[in-house]
Amino acid sequence: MTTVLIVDDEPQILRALQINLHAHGYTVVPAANGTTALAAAQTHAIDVVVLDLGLPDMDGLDVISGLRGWSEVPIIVLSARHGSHDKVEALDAGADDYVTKPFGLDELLARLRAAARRGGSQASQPLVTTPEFTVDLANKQVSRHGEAVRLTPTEWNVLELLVRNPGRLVSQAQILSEVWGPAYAKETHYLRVYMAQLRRKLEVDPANPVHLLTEAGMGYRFAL
Amino acid sequence: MTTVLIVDDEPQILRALQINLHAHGYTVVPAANGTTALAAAQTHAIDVVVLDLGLPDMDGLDVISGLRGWSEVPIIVLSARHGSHDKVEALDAGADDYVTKPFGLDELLARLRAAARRGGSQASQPLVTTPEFTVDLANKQVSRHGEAVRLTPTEWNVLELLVRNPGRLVSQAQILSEVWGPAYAKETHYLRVYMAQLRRKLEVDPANPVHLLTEAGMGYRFAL
DNA sequence: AAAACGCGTCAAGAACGTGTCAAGAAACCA
DNA sequence: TGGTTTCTTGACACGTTCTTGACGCGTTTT
Repeated sequence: MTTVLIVDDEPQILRALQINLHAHGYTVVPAANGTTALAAAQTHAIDVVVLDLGLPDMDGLDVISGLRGWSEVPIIVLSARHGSHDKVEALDAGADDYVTKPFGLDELLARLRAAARRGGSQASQPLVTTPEFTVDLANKQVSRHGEAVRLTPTEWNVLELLVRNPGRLVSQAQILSEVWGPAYAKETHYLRVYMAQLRRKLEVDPANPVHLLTEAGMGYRFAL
Repeated sequence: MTTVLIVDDEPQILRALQINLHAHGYTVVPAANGTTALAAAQTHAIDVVVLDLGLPDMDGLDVISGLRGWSEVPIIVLSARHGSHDKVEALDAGADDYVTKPFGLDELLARLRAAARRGGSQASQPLVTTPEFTVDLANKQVSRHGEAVRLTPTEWNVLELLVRNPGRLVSQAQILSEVWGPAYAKETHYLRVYMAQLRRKLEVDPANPVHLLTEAGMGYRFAL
């Protein structure tokens, strides 16, 4: 999941970008001025910044240098000015890209992808950790005390579904239909067998699970 | 000293850029077509690539993906086309920036500085080494105990895909569709044959692989 | 209090996936 | 064109995973 910080003083543009980027799978953190932008960049794990230079409280260039003071997050500058001088200044201040308005959404999305790709190396990994074991969603790997744990495909599918909904109750029917297919929604026996196997591989005391919990008659829950 | 590879089929533009960039302290490597560009990128230590998409011998996009196959060097695309679709394609192919002609020299210089700033830090070698063998992504060569290992094209493609995702589980379907094409996504037998060949050539004990691992029912994983 | 139900556990056969060898077909190169 | 390399395909043994049934235990319902 990529998190984008959008800085723009025009509420309608902010809203429009927010909606569109969210629709394309990005997590969006909005900011209407430079001060909140800099604050948000410190409190959130930002992967890319989209920055409109025309801000009410401070010069956009100062926002760039403010960010560059401590972060190497990719910055895409939006601006209505076509002047070459403005581009030079923004890029030299530390921006990574410069897009002039009006721009097509697909172009912005492409530049976002390019920027996120670059910064991607440092971005947060889809890792879920508990005191006992770690689930690496991207690499499909589970480790316990540093050692890799072998899971069968079905075991993995069940675990992944639960881990992707941490703390949430997942009904048996939902697990069964997502892992085995809708036709198997009532084969609750499968679940018992596989939950037992997962617990045997992951829990310290399989008979008294701490993370893979049963809610009798309802479903299962993954607790951190 | 920053070295820039300039790819443009128009001799006068090539000359003009060469002179101007040199005047600004850059070392310039010129190339008039895609083939020489890709060759030059391997023989010279390039810091930034400036690429005109309109080339006589091959599609500019193929030049981008050709470079991206082994290098993360920043690529700035020059193009006469303003169409948003072209920008999206170039950026998604792996370009870092897109400048439409006509452009001011100072803007190009600023984008060059921004690109060089980014690329400067990494200087990652396209070499992957394990205690047993070494994979040279750039030169498409594998050596074992200092001796070159002969791989067939398909063997190489499979190995490359795995090595580019170290530690990550790559599904059989993904390998098959990337190497043989989407239509072959279910021809898992191919994979078994080729994994066996790779292991025979690279593993100490092919029957007990250490680096080219099988995750039954899920896919394969390259471990360092 | 007994029965019914849901859950966890174990074990075994069936079904499926994998490794290996080998040979014919196709592609490539000189 | 001939010779070589590479790809595709088949057969079989082996290992893993899935499915299924049986049983014990605890909780809830009758």
